[in-house]
Amino acid sequence: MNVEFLLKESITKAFMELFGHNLDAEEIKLQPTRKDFKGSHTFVTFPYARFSGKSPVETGELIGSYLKDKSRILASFNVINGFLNLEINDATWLRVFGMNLKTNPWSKTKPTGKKIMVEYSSPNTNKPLHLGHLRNNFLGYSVAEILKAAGNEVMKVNLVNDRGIHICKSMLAYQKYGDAESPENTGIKGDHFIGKYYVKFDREYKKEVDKLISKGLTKEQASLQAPLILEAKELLKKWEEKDPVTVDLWQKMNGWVYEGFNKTYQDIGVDFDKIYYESDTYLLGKEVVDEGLKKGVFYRKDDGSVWVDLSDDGLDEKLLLRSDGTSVYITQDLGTADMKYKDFPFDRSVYVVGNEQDYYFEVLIMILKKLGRKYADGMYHLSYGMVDLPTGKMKSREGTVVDADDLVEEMLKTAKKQTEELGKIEEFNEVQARKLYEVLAMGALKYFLLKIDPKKRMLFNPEESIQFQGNTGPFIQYTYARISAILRKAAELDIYPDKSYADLQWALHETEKDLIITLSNYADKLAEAANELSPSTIANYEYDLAKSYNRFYTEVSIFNEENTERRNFRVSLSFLTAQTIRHSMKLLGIEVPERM
RNA sequence: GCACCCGUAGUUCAAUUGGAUAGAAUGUCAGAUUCCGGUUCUGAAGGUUGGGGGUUCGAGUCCCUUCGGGUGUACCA
Repeated sequence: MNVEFLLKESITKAFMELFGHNLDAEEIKLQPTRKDFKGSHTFVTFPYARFSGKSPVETGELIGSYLKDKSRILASFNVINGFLNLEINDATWLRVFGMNLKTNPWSKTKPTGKKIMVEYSSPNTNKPLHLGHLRNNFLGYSVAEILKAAGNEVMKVNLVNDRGIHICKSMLAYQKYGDAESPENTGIKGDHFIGKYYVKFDREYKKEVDKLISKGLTKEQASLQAPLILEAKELLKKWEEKDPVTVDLWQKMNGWVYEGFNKTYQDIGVDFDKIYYESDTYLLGKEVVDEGLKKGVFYRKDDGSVWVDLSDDGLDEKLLLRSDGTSVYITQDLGTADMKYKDFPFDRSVYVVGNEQDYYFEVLIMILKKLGRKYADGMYHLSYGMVDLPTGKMKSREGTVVDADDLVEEMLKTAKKQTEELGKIEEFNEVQARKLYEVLAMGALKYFLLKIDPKKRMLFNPEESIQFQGNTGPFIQYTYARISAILRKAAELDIYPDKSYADLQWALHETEKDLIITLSNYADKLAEAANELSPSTIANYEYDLAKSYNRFYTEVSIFNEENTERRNFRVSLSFLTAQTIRHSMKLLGIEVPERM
């Protein structure tokens, strides 16, 4: 049973019988009633006054009375200005709750039959992951889970940028200064180990450039002529020619990086159904360029370079192939797009990439459309904002980058400290305790990054992120653990949440009703989150739910309740709340503890 | 220069996509535990939604303008 559906149906009838106007149920919009007014659903009458021929207030009054007379689910109504507030009776809410208890709200989503590909993470193999990558990884993972829960078939992919001049820089630095060092004999995690050499290259390169400038060269000349950069370019050429020594070194070093990445991916709990490597895909796309030339979508300049002119669409000209015939980044991405579609014929393809690439994706999708790829209509750039620090932007040169592994470690320490202070898990063994710290640490971190609208730039305050009070992951986890304690006690008393409450009649406590209403909104919120690709919708919903439960918890007593049916109802209400918390947290990639 | 994005309590974020008196958290202050887990709950104070104009029954949201911040605009990836 769906309250909203019943209301809309009745409103449609009301318009027909009262005003002789045929209003489609889909044209009717209901919104949650503001807390200061009585009721749960509000019908705004302003837009419909022209159909009724009456003032908004009169329209509201007439429809309200009609509903009150004809509909069995309405307890009362009130009209304020053009707002018709509807209060549903308790019996109906109990029935709604009973049905939600029988079939969880989230299990009602039907398969859409749609295939959706979600690409996220997509790291470079020349340095370890940092805070910005974490936002990307958490977002990508969560969006994929939300889309799955909304009934789609989802494929998570990672396109690893494992080749190119930046990789050659670390390789060169390692060749020159690496001695026989390795992650094994230094004890440094593989990705950090490689990052060290990338930094080393940069430092030495700068020195050379400065020296050349002091000899009278301009900055541009110097940065193009420094011996190190020339060597790195040479190395890239050798790699592309498949020179065995170079390829061996490249494989060895990338192997180290992957070991490090896999550890981090495991720690932060993200995964992929398929990993693409740019070294496999970078040559794709040249055929696409030929195709575009034939179709007249692209054109070749005198020097041999290939371009596309998008100025009629408000964009610029874009280079697609260098004059020497080698590909640029977008060449590869055009080919990769085709390949991805071949591997998994998607209805939608989501790219989780920072908003500094907004223009790039606009261009990419437009080109594919011009080439007649119909799948391009389903391509979407999930553009997220940067993560700032209280000190400003993260700058690798100034050493203000927050390293992902360090941050995770820091969160673990805090979780441990806070848990020990609370002293609730003394009977835990070491493995259990460690697991709990991980659950809390990742809960805090993920929730902190996911509760904010992805599109918006956000500020990461390290001190606030480890807070466990207020709108945080651990606040919600705590609520879950607390309910778990209640359910354990209920089980001891042989109370199980397996009853339908359709026929029970009593006045609901205000906090009970609030909780039922919030719980019944979950399916809609899930659909909304999937539609907007927005984990923050889920996070904010969960916060409301946890708050609503905690209010209920302090207002009413469960086990001291004398009416046993009512007591059992409260246990059931707790149970469904816990289930909903667990299900929704999972969509954010967050686990919930039975004790903490 | 041009294009795009963002300006909301001291601070960090919401606001049902054009709806009511703009809500939470945090910080500050004042309260609540004979009771199921106090990482909880209740209350107070805090706002010209950067400024100005416009569109309409109604604007934080749409349009114009102005100020401030960010990003992009490579034969880089």
